[in-house]
Amino acid sequence: MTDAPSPARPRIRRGDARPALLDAALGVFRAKGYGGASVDDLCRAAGVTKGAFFHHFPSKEALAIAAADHFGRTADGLFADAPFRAAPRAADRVLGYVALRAALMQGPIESWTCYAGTLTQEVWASHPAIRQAAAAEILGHAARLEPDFAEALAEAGEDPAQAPGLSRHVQAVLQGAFVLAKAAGDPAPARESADHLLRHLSTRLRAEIPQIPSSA
Amino acid sequence: MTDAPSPARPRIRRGDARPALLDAALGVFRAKGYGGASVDDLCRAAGVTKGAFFHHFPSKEALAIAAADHFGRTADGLFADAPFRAAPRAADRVLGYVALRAALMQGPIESWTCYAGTLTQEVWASHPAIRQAAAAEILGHAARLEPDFAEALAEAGEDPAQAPGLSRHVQAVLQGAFVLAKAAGDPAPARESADHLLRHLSTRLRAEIPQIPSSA
DNA sequence: CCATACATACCAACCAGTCGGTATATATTT
DNA sequence: AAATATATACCGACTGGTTGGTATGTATGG
Repeated sequence: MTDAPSPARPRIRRGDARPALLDAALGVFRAKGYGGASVDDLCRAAGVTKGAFFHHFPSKEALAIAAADHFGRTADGLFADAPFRAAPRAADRVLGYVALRAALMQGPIESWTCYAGTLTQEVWASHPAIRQAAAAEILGHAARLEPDFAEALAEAGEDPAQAPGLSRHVQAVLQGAFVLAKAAGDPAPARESADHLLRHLSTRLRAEIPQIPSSA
Repeated sequence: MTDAPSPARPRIRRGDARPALLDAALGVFRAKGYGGASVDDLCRAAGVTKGAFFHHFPSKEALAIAAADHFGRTADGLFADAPFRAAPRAADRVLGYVALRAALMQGPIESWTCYAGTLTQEVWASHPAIRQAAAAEILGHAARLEPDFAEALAEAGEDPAQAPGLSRHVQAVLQGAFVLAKAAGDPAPARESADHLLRHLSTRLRAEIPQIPSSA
């Protein structure tokens, strides 16, 4: 409720305002919510003035939407070349993905929870454009995991047509884990849920539960 | 973004303002978020004037907190005497609970999603008192299911000490299902996730998946 | 007649967004 | 290489409207 009374002096170099605002948006919106974050909050966090803000984005909503894309690219980049991707068996790649997500659940909550899920939860009815952008990220991310799920289901003798649904379910469990972590003020219940998810997947895909890698 | 321009004329009887506000808070906060819902929005939805609002609640935050308790009582009442509670085997009560929650996933999204989860997601960092009240509801609800989980785990030959964690996990999956439903603008992915959860639980507790009851 | 339960008018703070102006980079001309 | 022109990137005071909350008046039931 109380904020740092720091001034809004620009602290970043000319040309860096846009990326600075996109980065700041991820942290500020996740911590304060969309409605609770003011444009001045965002400018302060980015080290940018209001003039720079509205030079690059026509509205607060537009920043929130652009930040969803920024979040998606950042997150997908994180998983695209992670070590688990090299596993020969699809089931191991799937389990490796979940294990990595569990390993990331540490440190400040707003740094590892989902920007898209947080925003959707709040503004799905009042800001359809934000909802749409966030949904595209979440469902797009899930879709990118589908091939591995389909292959893993086939390996286990199950119907690969279940891949889209199973892939979405994994995202749902992760989103729910974030909610519990925020409620409890502690990542423990989130990691716990990820463990249950690993167990479920290992049964369905007949694979071994991997070690949870340490740190990020 | 646009609202009904209806006036704020009181439409409810003297003495009913407080419950009307509590009920309205559940719908309005879930639809617009905490920051996005104004006190005037809440008064309008409750059919009450601002004077009545601040007569009963010292602040918007106080209403949000009181509404968390109201939500918890309403929800718990719904499950306390549902038919599935009569099942002799604990595993069937657990599965019956999840099946009922799946069955409730229909109609307007703000009527069956979780008030506590929605609020926590948004204000966990900026309004600690709301976070605390919401966490108490979610974790309290989970705790109330623990005895059935413990018994069901024991029946299945597993360690009953896992009951608290498994019970929290079920809540996490439901919370995540709500997020996906809001993102997709459709209850389908939420029901899908509930199905996966039923499957997981039936494996772990060695029980049959029940029919999903129809309607609420 | 008095406490409770409102109703209405009002206010200071804050908010998203605007706008006139400036600083810097780049292109073009001389 | 200097001078000029033009576009881009910013700056920050300002504004109209909204917000959460208050102050004061009135009705109603006991």
